[in-house]
Amino acid sequence: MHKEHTLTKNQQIIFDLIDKSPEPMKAYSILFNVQKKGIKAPLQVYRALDKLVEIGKIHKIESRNAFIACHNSSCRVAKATAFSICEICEKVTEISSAGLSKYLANFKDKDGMKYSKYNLEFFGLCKKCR
Amino acid sequence: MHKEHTLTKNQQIIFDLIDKSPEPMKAYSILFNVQKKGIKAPLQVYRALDKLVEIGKIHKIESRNAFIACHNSSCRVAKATAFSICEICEKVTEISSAGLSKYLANFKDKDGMKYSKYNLEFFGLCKKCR
DNA sequence: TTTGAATTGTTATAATATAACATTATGTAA
DNA sequence: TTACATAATGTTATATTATAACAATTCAAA
Ligand SMILES: [Zn+2]
Ligand SMILES: [Zn+2]
Ligand SMILES: [Zn+2]
Ligand SMILES: [Zn+2]
Repeated sequence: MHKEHTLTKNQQIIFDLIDKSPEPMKAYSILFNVQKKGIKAPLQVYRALDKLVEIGKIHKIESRNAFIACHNSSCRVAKATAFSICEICEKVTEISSAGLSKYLANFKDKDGMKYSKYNLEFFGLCKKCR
Repeated sequence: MHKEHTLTKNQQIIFDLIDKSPEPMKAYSILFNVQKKGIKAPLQVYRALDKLVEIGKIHKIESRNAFIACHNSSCRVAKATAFSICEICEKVTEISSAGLSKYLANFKDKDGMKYSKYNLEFFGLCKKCR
């Protein structure tokens, strides 16, 4: 079990926004949305994002430069993440599959090396877009 | 079997540079290196990169915004890629593991959906950095 | 040989992210 | 409580990554 982080004001504002969003949010879209709450500069957003990623409350979707709230209690610390991304509507879903996590955590490369951190992004079409 | 693409001049110049590089290259570093060959603008670089990615001659390392030549003949068309990335020296290695490819290609999410395209980035320390 | 698609060249600009530094808040230990 | 260290904030400027728009050229297929 790990320490629960108390979010600071900026972190909480930005986390709430991302958490409510049905889709991943980009940094400058976040900035636009929190300006009325007094967060005026990109750095304020990026600093909160960095911290939120670090403590596992959100994840960055690398191929989209966007951020999504974590909805998988098992990946908080591990930073071992997997997502499916619809190439048409851009819907992103965090995958929580014990089998997949186990397979990847135990995967050894040809030097026999294991990796506890990974990021996997699957691309395809979601149900609605097929 | 798929059609071999004949690279255009810009594509060839940029591919050769990336292919010779021992590490992933970033777009503006590429630009700097090919200016003596007459490629002067970012767009010329990005267009070549887009095409090279599309035909599978290079891959983009999403978490680093950098590009690496493909050294895995089996992933040219599939766009199903996996890499290991050293968090200290930033060395990147393309993983060619039939087992891993097979596992991921056959992975079904909880809706039973399969994905033929994916990108997986493992993070850890390489041999030298351990 | 024409014609359409792809590529190139060029300028400008958009989008994403960090540097640097001063200030303020927060937690912890004497 | 006070003092110190650490983390977070505010602010301006700038660096880095990537695309828009449009004209000109190349190149291969009909
Ligand atoms: Zn998660
Ligand atoms: Zn969709
Ligand atoms: Zn490859
Ligand atoms: Zn290393």
